[in-house]
Amino acid sequence: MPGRPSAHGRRPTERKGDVRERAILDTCEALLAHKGYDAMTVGDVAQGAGITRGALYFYFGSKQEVVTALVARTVEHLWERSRVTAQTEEPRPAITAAMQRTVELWSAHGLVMRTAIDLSLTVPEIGELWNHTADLFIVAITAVLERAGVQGGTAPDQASAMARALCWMIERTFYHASQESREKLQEASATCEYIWRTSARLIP
Amino acid sequence: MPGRPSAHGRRPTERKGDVRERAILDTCEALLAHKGYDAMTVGDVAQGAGITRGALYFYFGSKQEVVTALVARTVEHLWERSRVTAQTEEPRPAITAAMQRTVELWSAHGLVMRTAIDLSLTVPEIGELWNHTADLFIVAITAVLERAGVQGGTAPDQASAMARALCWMIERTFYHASQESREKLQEASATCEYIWRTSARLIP
DNA sequence: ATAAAAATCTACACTGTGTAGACTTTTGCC
DNA sequence: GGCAAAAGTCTACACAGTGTAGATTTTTAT
Repeated sequence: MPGRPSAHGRRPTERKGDVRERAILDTCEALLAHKGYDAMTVGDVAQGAGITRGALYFYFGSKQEVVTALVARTVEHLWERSRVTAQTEEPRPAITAAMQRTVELWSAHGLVMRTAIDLSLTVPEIGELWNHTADLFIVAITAVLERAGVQGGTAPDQASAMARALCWMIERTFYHASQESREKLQEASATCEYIWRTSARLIP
Repeated sequence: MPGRPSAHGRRPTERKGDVRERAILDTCEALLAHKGYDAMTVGDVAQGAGITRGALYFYFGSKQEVVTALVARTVEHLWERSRVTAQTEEPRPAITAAMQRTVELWSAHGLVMRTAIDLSLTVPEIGELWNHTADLFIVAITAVLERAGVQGGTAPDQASAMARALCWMIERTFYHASQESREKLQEASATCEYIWRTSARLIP
């Protein structure tokens, strides 16, 4: 969306605009934290980034585009992490590891993740981004369930459907917990892990 | 919030305003369905209800108040239902009954429930309303879990915490399913029921 | 029939968004 | 070093939506 190709591939010189773009996104994140999406105005973001509204519109076409870019930045980060964390483990420790990673993700990026969820319907692009992210999780959960002996398939008591429900459980539970504190997040994690394990029949 | 005491206690005559207020809420619900909250303007609602913007502000102080009233109206309905559906049953059929009731609720009121969830953060009053509703569900789920032999308490593997996570699972799963179709809702229900049962150790 | 209450309207002030066009700075090249 | 193009920035404006004020009409109750 920016008016110029975003410098990703290690450009020789870093354009002034790249710095500004980052400043805009950072400011947006900060404002989101203590004003919320609705209360935050484009003017606020511009001011925080040290430019005027007019200048901001050179980088992003709208308020929604700014937030979409912020979500994209964060979510790319999640994708990398999930690519790294491999899947060659036994079910039980795999579940524990996955939940631990989830706690870390929500600790670090809870605000943006909550924003992404909130805007998923109203901003289609963000909806896409978040759906894709959720799908990654669902696939991962499905794999663990199958390795634990749950039958693969889409019937209500088979891996795929269960994974989807478990994913939403984790999303929503962490969504709420991350608004409170790190401790709540840890408790939420323990509960979700327990239910995930019983669903995989690993609590005999 | 209306400019006059809302006629609840079977007034002898029904004020013209009561009809209008209902018309406003009905219009709001209809518009929410095919425009969404953001795109829907106060002018649209007024027009749909057959009055001007100015007149609408006689009934409600803001767009948010209109939607809050709509949520309140719907949610009161849920509360009645949940009060009626008693709790004197064995765990297994109780779970089935609860899920069936949940399907009905989401079939009938999915749109408003989704709206309530979406606006929970930005509109504190709606947040209150929805929290209260969720608490009713959590208490009910807790009761069922305990009757199924799950230890009461707030530790991660005890009834209270589990009930909360299961509630969020159901909320989020139905939230998504209700955007698609009745069939999806039914499938979602079956999956949630299965996970709820395994969590209660009722799948030997 | 009439006065108070309820309901409605028009007009306005304000805030926030997004756009237009002029102006300034930076960059790459001869 | 000088200079054109690209990149970045600004001010000013047009527009849409919200909420308010006050005048005016309709309903209701006596």
